[in-house]
Amino acid sequence: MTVHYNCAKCKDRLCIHKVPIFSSLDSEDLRKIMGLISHSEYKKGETIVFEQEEPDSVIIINEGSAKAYKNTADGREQILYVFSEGDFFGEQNLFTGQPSTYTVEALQPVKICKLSRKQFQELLYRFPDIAVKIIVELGNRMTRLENALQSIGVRNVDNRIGIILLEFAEKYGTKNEKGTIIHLPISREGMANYLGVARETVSRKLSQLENEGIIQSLNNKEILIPDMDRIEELAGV
Amino acid sequence: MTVHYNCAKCKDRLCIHKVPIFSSLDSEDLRKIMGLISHSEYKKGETIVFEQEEPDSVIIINEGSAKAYKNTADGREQILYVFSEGDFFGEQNLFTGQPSTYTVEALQPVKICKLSRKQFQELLYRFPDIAVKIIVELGNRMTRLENALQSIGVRNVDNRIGIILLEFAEKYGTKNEKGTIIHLPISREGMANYLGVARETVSRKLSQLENEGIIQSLNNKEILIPDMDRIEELAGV
DNA sequence: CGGACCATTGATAATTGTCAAAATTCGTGG
DNA sequence: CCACGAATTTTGACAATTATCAATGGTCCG
Repeated sequence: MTVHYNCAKCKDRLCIHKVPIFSSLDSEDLRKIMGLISHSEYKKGETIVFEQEEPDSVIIINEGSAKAYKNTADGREQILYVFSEGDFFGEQNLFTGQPSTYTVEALQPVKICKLSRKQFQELLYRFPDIAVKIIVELGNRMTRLENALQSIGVRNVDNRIGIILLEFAEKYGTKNEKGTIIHLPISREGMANYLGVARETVSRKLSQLENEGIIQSLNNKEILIPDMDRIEELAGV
Repeated sequence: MTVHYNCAKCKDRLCIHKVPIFSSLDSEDLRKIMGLISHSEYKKGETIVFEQEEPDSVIIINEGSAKAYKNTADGREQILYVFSEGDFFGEQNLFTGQPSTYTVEALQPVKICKLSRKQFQELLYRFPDIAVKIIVELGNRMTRLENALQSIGVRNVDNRIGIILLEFAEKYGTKNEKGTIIHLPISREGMANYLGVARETVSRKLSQLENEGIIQSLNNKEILIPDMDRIEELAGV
């Protein structure tokens, strides 16, 4: 992990510009906040926050993506979130003082911005709008969790595969004339841990979908979806 | 559903006293807020909020309990929360303006307190502490959801049964000399929908646990647990 | 006491997990 | 740019678990 203070590179790509919770502030205020922020970089596979650790700052992802997971009783890891550019975490611990409930690990080289507890709390007092923004963002994240819980509770694994493909298509998809290409942020094993099924089951289901012409595997990290409607059908929407 | 305004009964059992988000207010302020609140009652099985409906108020459970669930693609219901005395919901929709993401249905006769959108927002401006309290409470609920996601992702159903028993023991358990008695808020089918398994599987697993002497079924709604340690072992803690 | 509802049990089918081996992909260094 | 080895993914065979269907047994109320 590498730490930069007032990293010059970030001056033109203000990380806080990307964060919805700061969106109500004007450029002047943003510039002031910028001075408070410290930057770090992590290599792929490095851990940003450990479960049970007490983080003392809010962390905003500026570049790259990271997975948040918990270890289950049977020794696997259950992925809770895949954070990418603009997502933040650690805010909960600042209020409750409780240790992190999950581990966050870089899936790619990751650049983050850090705001300390004290600075963050000052911001909340100075800009009350931010608190409301946070409530909204937490609400959104809860909705996502509720959906995940719903889909993982669906016994039909085919549906779940469809749901995860829809989610990733929206977050990591690009469209071209042949359809939508999903740039998967996680491996097959990661998908399995996200879905709560075995690695091999994911392989089999994806192969099956490929045979049916619903998807086309370009390489391990890219999937082409010619017709998104068929995925929605699969997901049971 | 029956509506009371300024219901006399509640005067001595102020529902808002039970709600953590109002805990920073003094009696004087609470009394003022009381005037803003309307009360309703629901019979068992009645729906308090429908999925897709746009609720215009925060609802606080004053007595009884309720389940929040979504209908899954394969026609089952996935229970997300079991709300009981002091829990609140509907706050998210007030900020985002989005329809409810789940249905809430009374599991028993339920008494609720209602605070309209406008009144709630006024409160937030007047008592900024409440916003922080809400962030904390949402954080707690997220942690619960994350745990649920983790446990439902555990492939081992025995573990999951253990986890749900621990959760209910904490929330709905009473202790006596023989051990802990859990007063189940939901039926076997409810437990199945909470766990994402078939009704019959819950029955079988519970029977198995009874044969092993780990639990003792007193009646359909009460389970005696002589030794909680064995449940924790089951849950894989 | 009777009926409606809920829970249990049994038998069987379907699904998924596990283990082992083969195939593919990826990254690195020549 | 290619080749090699490591890592990941896919596939196959089989075992284990759970869902489903059907029937029986209980329990709670009026």
